[in-house]
Amino acid sequence: MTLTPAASARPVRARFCPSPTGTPHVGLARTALFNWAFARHHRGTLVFRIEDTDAARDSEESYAALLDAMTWLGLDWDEGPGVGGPHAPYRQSQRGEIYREVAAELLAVGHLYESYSTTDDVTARSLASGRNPQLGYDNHDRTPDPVLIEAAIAAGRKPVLRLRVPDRDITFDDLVRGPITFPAGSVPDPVLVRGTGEPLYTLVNPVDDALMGITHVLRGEDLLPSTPRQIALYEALIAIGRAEVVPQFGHLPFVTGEGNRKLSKRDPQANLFQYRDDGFIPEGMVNYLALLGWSIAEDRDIFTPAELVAAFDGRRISGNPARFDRRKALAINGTHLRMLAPEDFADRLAGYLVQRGVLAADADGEQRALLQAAAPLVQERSALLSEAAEMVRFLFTADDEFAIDPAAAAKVLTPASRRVLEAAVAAVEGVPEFTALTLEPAMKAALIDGLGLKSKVAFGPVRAAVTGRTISPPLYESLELLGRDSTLCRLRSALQGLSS
RNA sequence: GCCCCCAUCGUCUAGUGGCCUAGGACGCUGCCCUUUCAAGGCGGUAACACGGGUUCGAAUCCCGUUGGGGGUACCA
Repeated sequence: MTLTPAASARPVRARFCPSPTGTPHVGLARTALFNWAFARHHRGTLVFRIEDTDAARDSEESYAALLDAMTWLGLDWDEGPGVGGPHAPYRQSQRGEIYREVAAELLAVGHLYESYSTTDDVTARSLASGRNPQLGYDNHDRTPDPVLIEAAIAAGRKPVLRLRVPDRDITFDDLVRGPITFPAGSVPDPVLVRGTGEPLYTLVNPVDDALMGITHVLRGEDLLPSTPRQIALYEALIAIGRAEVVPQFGHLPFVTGEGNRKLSKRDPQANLFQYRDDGFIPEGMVNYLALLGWSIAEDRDIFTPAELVAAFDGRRISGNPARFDRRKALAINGTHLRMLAPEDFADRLAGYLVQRGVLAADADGEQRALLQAAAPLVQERSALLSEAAEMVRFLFTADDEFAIDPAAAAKVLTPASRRVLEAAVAAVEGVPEFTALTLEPAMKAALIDGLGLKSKVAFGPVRAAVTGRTISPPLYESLELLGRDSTLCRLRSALQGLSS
C-alpha cells in the first residue's frame, strides 16, 4: 500500500519512451497515440524520451524513423528531442551520470545491495533446499554471504546491484484494468546495475520517469509484470527524495496480427511506414489505431484527431487484445479520404504522385491543373492514395510510353472489340467540342444505339484502351481530361494491338 | 513450474443488475442507383466460452473450469 500522494490528482505529465531499434511498428504508434491523446485531452505535457541504452541494438537510423513517425502521425511533444525541456537530456545514452548518482544514493541507504550470486549459485542453492529453481533469484544476498563474496572476488567477479523489494503484497490501481495485486514473494529482487556498472532498463526507466515528474504511464501490457518492482523502486526513490509520486499506470492491450500473437517488429504488416507508402493518410491511420483498444461512443467509429483528443480521457480503454484488421483500416482511411476538402485531397494526391515518380516534383501549371481537375473524380472511389494514383496515372503518362495493363487487355480487348473501338474513334472525331457533356450522347449513339451493345460491353474496351485499366474514373470525364488527340492516339494504338 | 492479464457476432467493439428480442462498424450478402470501380440508400447474416452461485432479475457481481495471451535475463 503506497501512502504517497496520488499522481492522478496532479497535472498530467505523460510520456512516450521507445527504444530506437528497427522500424516503428503499429503497436508502438498506438502507444504513442494514446499517450499523446491523453496528455492533450488533459491539457498536460507529453514527454518524448529515447531509451537508447542498448548500444548493440540501437541505431541513429531508427531514432530518425521514430521522429519521422511521430511527425507524420501529427503527434507533437512538449519535451524531448528537438524541443529540449527542463529535464534534458532526453536520450538515455546521455544520462549515464544521473543514473550512477541515483544508484549510489540508493546503495548508500540500503535500498540497493551488492549481489554476487550467479545463476548457477541460485540453482545450486535451490536444488539443495528443495526450492523450485524456476522461481528465479532467491534474494540470498540480502545478507552478505562471506563465502560467496570471497569466491567471487578471487574469481575477479564484480557484484551486480539489486533492489530490495518489500516482503509484502504490492497492489496498484491500473487505469485500464483496475486493482492488481502481486503476492509477496512473487517478485524477486531485480538487478538494476550490471557488474560493469552499467545501469539497466530496470533502473533507468523508472528513474527517468521519476526525475521527469511523470504522472501517468500508458504502456504495453507486456510491461505489466514489471510494474511491482518498479513501484518498489519508486518508493525507494521517494524515500531518498528523488521522486514525489508513484505514477498511475495503465496497461494497454496488445495489438495482434493474424494469429493471436502480439505483432512483432518482424511482421511486415506491423511496419507503420508500409501504411504510409500504401497511401494511408495520418487522419485515417490515427482513427484506426485509436480503435485498437478504445472506442469513442456507442454508435460511432469515425473521428478526427481533434475529436479524439476531446474525448480521450482514458476511461474507455479496453483490456482486450485487438487484432489489426487491414480491411477495416482501409475502410476508415477511405472515409477520411472522402472527408478531405477537394483541394486538400488533390494536394495530398500530388505529393503521393511525386513521391512515386508519376508526377515530376517541378510539374508545370498545366499538369497541376490537370490533377486538380482529376482529383475529385477519384476522391470518392479510393480507400488509399495509391488507388487514386493508379486511377489518374494514365493522365500523366505520355502517349508513347502508355501501355495497357495486360490483364485488362486480356479481359476486355478481344477481336470483337475492333468494331467498338472503330466506332469510338469515329464518335470522338465527330464531336464538335471535346467535353464529357458532348461525348456522352455521341458515344452512346455510336456504341449503344449504333452497334446495339449493352453499355457494359460497349465501354469496357474504350476504357481499357484509353486508361489502360478496367477500373478508372468516370469515362467521359477521363476522355475530356486526356484530350482529343491523346484519346484518338490511344484508341488507334489499341486497334493496332488487336490486329497484331 | 510460478506470477499476471484477457474472454460479447469471422474481426474491432457498445454494454458498469432490469432500457438487451444484445446496439454500431468492418467483412460477407440481397435489392436500388449505375458506362467500370467505388460511393450512397434500404435490407439480411452473425456473438454474451462453460459450470456453479448471489439476486425478484445477470452479458453485466462472485467462485471455479476451459481457452487465449504475456512475464519469469547482468534485453528493452
